[in-house]
Amino acid sequence: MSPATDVRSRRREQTRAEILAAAWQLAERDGIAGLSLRDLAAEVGMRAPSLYTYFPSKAAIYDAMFTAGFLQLEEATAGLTVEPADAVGTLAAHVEAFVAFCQDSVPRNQLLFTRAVPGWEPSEEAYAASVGSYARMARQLGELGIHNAQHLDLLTALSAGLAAQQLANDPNGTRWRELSRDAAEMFLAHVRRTT
Amino acid sequence: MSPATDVRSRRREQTRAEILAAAWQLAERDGIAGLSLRDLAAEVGMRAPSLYTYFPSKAAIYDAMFTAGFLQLEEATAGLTVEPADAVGTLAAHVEAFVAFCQDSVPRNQLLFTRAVPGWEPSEEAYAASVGSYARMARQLGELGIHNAQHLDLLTALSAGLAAQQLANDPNGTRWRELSRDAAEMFLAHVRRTT
DNA sequence: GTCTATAGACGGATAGAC
DNA sequence: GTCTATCCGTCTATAGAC
Repeated sequence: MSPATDVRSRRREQTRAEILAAAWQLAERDGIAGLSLRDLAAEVGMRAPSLYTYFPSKAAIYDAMFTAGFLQLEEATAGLTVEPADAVGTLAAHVEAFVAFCQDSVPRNQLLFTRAVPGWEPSEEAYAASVGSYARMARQLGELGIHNAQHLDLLTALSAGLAAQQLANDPNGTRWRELSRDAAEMFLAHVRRTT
Repeated sequence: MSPATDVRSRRREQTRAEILAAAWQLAERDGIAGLSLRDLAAEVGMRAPSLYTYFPSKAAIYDAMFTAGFLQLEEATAGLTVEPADAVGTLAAHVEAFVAFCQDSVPRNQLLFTRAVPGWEPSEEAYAASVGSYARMARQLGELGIHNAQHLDLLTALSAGLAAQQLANDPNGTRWRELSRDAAEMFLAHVRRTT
């Protein structure tokens, strides 16, 4: 690859990132399903057809946002440690981080965890990002001694439910998020009782 | 009111019900946000403008569906008894009924519990139906000795989460729904421990 | 009460000039 | 790589004839 090509692809990647950033911003305003290519192009100082230089379709833009969203979830929980000696504290911190992550961006939450975009679903490659995210969570719970599949399912339901209620009924508050520690205690007591 | 007027308003009500039934059917196919007045009219053998004889706007149709949806939730749980002597069984049955209700119709679930329709939210009158539904649930939990607001919030999160996971990851199965009894036991043990 | 016709807007995507 | 112009489709809603 010649240096010129290298520079060109770097610029291209930068513009793609700029478009995606603008897409998140517009999705915040209009909802993830309300994103339009005309508005998106205007936001980055282009006309709609020029976007097709960077993405082959609107679906490809959603795909890129989907993948980026799960990367952000990785980052949001990467700093948290797993301490088997303090299972409740560890779990509470992870649940609260998850609820906070969902609350942090309504459209991202819609894109990653609901089927809010009519006629679109993640491509296989994009979907792989979400599978990897789940596998990592399962591994961390394994370090806390939780291996039962039903227990895992119960915990995902609990986390998803706290986030859903927080977003639906108190989007800017902490009413459900602050129940994270209670939820962790409740869940771990159940695990101890039924293992 | 003359007999003729009576007959006329009866027919009108019947046609309205027919339109709503067709609306649910189409929403099942195209998603709640994908409902279009053209298709809806065609489904009942009309053209789109004729619908305006029965509903003043598309939003009014969503409103009527929203209210009907909460009535259906009432009906789905009306047959269930509340037996303080068997709190776990009572709660398990109610949670499972709720998950089954959500699973029974994806678009109804979208309409009632998510903000899946861009630009629409329930009118105040319609919203009152959902408030009444929550109040009834709180009263029934009171009969089981559960009064703490945080406990109520934890239970709504748990129920909503089971339903969300069931719908998102196993829409035609029972993977999360069958955890209803576990969830009830887990929750009630927590209530006993923290009251 | 139902229709045709249409307003008026918005959407994704493509052709072809520059 | 970006543009203008445009295709072709979508939609809700209204006017006015019958």
